[in-house]
Amino acid sequence: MQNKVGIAPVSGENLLFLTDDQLRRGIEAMFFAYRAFTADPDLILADMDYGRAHHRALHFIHRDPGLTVTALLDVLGVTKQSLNRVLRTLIEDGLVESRVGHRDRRERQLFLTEKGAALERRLSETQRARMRSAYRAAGPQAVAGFRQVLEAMMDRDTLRQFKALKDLPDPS
Amino acid sequence: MQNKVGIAPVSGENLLFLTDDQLRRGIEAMFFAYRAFTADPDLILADMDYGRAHHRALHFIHRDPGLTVTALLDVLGVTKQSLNRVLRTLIEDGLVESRVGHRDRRERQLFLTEKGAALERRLSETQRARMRSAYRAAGPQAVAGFRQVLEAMMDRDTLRQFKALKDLPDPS
DNA sequence: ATTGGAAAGTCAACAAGTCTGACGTAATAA
DNA sequence: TTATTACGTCAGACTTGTTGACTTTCCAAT
Repeated sequence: MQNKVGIAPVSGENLLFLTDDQLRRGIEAMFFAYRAFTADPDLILADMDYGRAHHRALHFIHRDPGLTVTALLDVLGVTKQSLNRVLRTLIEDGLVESRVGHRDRRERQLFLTEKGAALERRLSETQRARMRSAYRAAGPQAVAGFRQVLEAMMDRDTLRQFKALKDLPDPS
Repeated sequence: MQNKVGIAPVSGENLLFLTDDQLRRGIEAMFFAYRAFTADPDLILADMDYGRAHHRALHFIHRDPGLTVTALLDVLGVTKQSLNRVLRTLIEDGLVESRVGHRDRRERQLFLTEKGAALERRLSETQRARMRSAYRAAGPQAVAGFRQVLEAMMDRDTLRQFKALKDLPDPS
């Protein structure tokens, strides 16, 4: 199990980045960075009886208006019961609108109201600001590497989902 | 708020990576990657009535044997009541040992038992395997960028904590 | 040596967010 | 007509987090 110099050292290549120590540092970096990454929205959400789940729903409804409940379920990877509770409060509070599907009337299509869009913007702005500052500090090459590693960490299905996300309809 | 080409474009530099779209892609990549990142340990933990909190405690006790409860509290960023519940079950189940501090006898110093170390290894092996495969797929330069961006995302205090983590006493 | 305060542990209550399982309704598909 | 799908809901459970209040232990400063 011990592996100071990486597995299967190849010719003269530098594999120091594959030592268990380096891998552990990466794991810890993910833990700390993710905590920071969610900290700003969490602060805002706490003030209004919402949680991360609400943020995630708002995010994906924003990025793909009119998506169905099932589609949202898929991308979030939670049960419908769990999502439903979140969705119900968002609809009750007038942040999300649920319309009967025009193609298939069993489906519900989800949209942000103006109020919902405003909160989404407010939440994502803090997160984008952090990301922007991190990206700027690290530079384009580092950003490319960052994205490469993150994608390589995803499961096949998750990666497929991630790549299938459409481009945003409106820039913001 | 709209920002298609990045803020403060500097001379001929390529700032495409700072568009709001790119930032959003980064945010989503973090979300999906983190989910994948925790998926493997979560599966193991679910089988034994433990959760992520137990994993995190085991991880940091492993990496710094003999650390005090307060130190662990600090690095985890939770309340002592929350940690205490987790710690109590780990101690009851014989995975963690709590010894009275030798310097300050109010403190409790935490150690993994052999059983605890075994579980920690099992959990972290899955995570390291994923990380290793991602690192290998992306290459050393990408890994450097990954780490740079993650560190740039942390708050000042978190970054300080992260950098203050000692090197592992035993390699594994 | 006494006292003040810090460190740790404990108890209780609560909330968010997740899960499973079961059931009902409406609409589509076979 | 029947089976299946999409959605919503109710009930019950668990983990993880929170606050608040209280006790015990022990160090350190007066």
